[in-house]
Amino acid sequence: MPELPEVEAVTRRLQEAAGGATIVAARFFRPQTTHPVDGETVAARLAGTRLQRAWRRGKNVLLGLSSGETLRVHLRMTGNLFVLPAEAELPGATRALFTLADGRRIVFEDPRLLGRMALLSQQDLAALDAALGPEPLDRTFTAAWLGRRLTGLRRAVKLVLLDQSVVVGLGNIWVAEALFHAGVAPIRPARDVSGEEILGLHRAIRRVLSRAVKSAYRAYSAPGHTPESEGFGVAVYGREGEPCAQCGATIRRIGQGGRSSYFCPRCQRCTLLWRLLHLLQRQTRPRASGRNSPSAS
DNA sequence: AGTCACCTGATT
DNA sequence: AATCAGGTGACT
Repeated sequence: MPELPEVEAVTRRLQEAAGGATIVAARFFRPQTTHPVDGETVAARLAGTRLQRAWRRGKNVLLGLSSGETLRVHLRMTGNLFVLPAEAELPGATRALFTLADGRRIVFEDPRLLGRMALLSQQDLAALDAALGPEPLDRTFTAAWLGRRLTGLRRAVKLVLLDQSVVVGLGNIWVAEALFHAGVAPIRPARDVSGEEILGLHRAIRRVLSRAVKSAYRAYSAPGHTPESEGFGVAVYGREGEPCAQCGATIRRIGQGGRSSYFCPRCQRCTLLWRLLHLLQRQTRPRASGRNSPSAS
């Protein structure tokens, strides 16, 4: 599920439901969840600790334990983390289970098995923090910082914005939305984005994410209605072929970095030159055919 | 610096 | 059968 808004909602919910609770036992059902450490080792270290607080850094859920260690949970594409009442039935894709002293259970659900959990020392935690860029909704994220990180890069601006060392929290949906609201085409080389456009991007990132955070959190407190169900939907993501709400042009989808980018070709202009180059690049590349090609030497 | 593997499940 | 999916680290 998650980009920053969903991770934030999951974290807040966990803090409300289980902050201060004691974990009496833990179980991991798939080796890749805790790889390269085996689940039993992690489970043994969790058992008997108190979950002091849950917080978020980027797309990581962090669980501070009374042992001094921190459990890092990364939900990747399909992970989810929540508390269930004592007798509630477990979802089919339950990958880890923490039993609390009162009998409730923290469930880690993850159909695609891409999510990861790891115990971090204080040092590990500091290293993680240092490797990540600023939080987009904090003061530390400024237009000046964004400008500095875009400077000189030939790489497409969309791909740079997905780099979690530039700014944390953006994923494929909200990066598309932020670029749309800033009127910047995703394939533009980062270094060609003007100072004025950077100001607009900075503002759009903050606006789009703060709105999405509120919406994601509300979706929890009032189950049954999704973010989209009340006008907080997306403008371009997933809307290939539909008319742009702003100008009526047809929303396009292109491939970038192995994933889809959606944009409005009229609201997000880009020089013809770059469009042609991008098109050429993608058509020239032979489709992957199984094995590695021999490298020239 | 860019592609792909990691996985399963939903949709075409 | 093929393609796509809200992510990222490990690879050419």
